[in-house]
Amino acid sequence: MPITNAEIAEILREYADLLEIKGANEFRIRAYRTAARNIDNLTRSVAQMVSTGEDLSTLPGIGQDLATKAAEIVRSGRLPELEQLKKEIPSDLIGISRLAGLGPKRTGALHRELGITRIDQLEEAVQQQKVRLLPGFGARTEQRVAEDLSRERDTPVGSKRYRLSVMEEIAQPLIEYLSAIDGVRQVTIAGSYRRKKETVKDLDILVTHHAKCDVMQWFVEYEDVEDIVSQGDTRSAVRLRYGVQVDLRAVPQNSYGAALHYFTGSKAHNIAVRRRGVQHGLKINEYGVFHNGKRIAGETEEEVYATVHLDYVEPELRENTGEIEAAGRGTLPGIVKPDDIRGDLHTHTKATDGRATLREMADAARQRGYEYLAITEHSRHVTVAGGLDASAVEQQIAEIDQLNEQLDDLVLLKGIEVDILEDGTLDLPDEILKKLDLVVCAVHYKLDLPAEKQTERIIRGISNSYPTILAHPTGRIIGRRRASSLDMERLMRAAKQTDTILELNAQPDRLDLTEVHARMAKEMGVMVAISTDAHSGEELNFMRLGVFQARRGWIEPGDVLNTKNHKGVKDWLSRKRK
DNA sequence: GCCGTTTTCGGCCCGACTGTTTTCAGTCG
Repeated sequence: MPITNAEIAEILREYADLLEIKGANEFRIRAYRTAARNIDNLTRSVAQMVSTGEDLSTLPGIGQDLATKAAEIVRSGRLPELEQLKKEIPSDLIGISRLAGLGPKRTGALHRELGITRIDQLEEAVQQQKVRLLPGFGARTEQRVAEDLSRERDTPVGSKRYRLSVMEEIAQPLIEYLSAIDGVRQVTIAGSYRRKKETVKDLDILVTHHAKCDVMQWFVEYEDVEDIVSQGDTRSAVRLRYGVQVDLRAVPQNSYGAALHYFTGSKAHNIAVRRRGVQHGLKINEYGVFHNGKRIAGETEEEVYATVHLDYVEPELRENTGEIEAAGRGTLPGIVKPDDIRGDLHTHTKATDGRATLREMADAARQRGYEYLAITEHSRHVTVAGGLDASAVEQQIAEIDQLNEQLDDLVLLKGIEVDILEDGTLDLPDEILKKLDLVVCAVHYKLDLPAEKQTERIIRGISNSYPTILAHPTGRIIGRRRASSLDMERLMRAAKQTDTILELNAQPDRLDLTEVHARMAKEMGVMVAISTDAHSGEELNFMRLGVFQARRGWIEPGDVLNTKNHKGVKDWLSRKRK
């Protein structure tokens, strides 16, 4: 497998982290981080670009120097300059610099003054109270480091991120609590939560309130607060008992839009917008947009964008991956909304590993106002889920036909989630697949084949004339299982050629396609289906998570199969069998 | 190290809070 964009980006990030501890020029460090982020968000493989001799310096944020370095990483898998720098600045220092109260500068001082290179040496120095003696340090800083070190020991994951769905559960009661405070006007969650990232590290909450309301005091007294990190008049931070950090910012009402824009980020998007402001002679901060010290906007986000001649940018698009240029040209995509969805094309029932009956699933779909719902059980090879063989499929077909006669406002589509076996053949014979309305195919075993084999296996699977949707293409489970190694570009070309649709699986721990892959599908003209893979009626609600992910991938309603009505879906599905 | 409506050098986003400080650096977002 050639090196992935994520791996290249990681190497550049590590280099940036070490440069920072070393005390290098901050703009040079920023250049490495920008390049890493851009490579992460690229919908093309850098390795492939190198192999076809393309000029990497055409990529945003990559000049001659970084093009050379990136090419070297592709060729050898390493960056010699990084190896060299590691001899000087041990990479364990990066972990140390992430401890509370420490940053690159103080970490550099610990290394220089006390010779600290590892975490156990830092623990010892803290115990001996040597740290507080260093210039710029003191007893309080040493204390904070000691506390964070012991927290690290208890829960080793330093920068834990939470799935968006988990964070929603933590955020909801807190929002209700804050909204109920007398004098509070607006409460909004900003940050990556508002941008609907698949995982969220902390909560950024914005409030506006009447003059007399001491919202900060109320905030730090919330019942789940374990630790007050900081407390001021306009900004406070706490750590909740689940370990989640929450930042609260209070702003005047007429700054609400500017503050919301600022705290929604992303950081890269904000920097780009502000730079645009500077070009127009404007200063943009969380209180508003200023021209020669005079406030000219700030009440709404739309106003802020308008001052720099940009269309309003949906939060999900704010990553500085082309949205600012598009907003300037008036060519932003009209991205898909939850209301655009007319049905679900991947669900299970009690016939395999689902928890609801056919009837219950149908009722849940009707309640959501869907026009259609596909029942797609596992095939026999997935023994743990009680996958269906041909005769069991026949039986379910009969049951669905019968139920369809009773339903007048919903069509149940007869489907299957057939396994693509290791050799690329399908787990059920064509004779049974041809009787179904919809064949979803997927890989459930041998997820760790080498990239070339895995890619060929799947391409062989979708080249069969019956499967029309490839479910959870990479097989990743967030925080638990890596994505299969796949040549995504090749796979998507094959999908395009064979009229195969790629699923964006909306299970909260899958969200597979990623936003980068979703955007790649769009650019390559590959149709996407957003499906919940629901195992109960409740799980149909995961649809919104899938839509959020699609929005982050610039997907428009026309790119999504299940925004079409029943006839539109049928027409699309019949393409392959002709 | 990148980049160009300030174009090949000289800029590079902006502010709050904390702790160590007598005016500010570092961290954080």
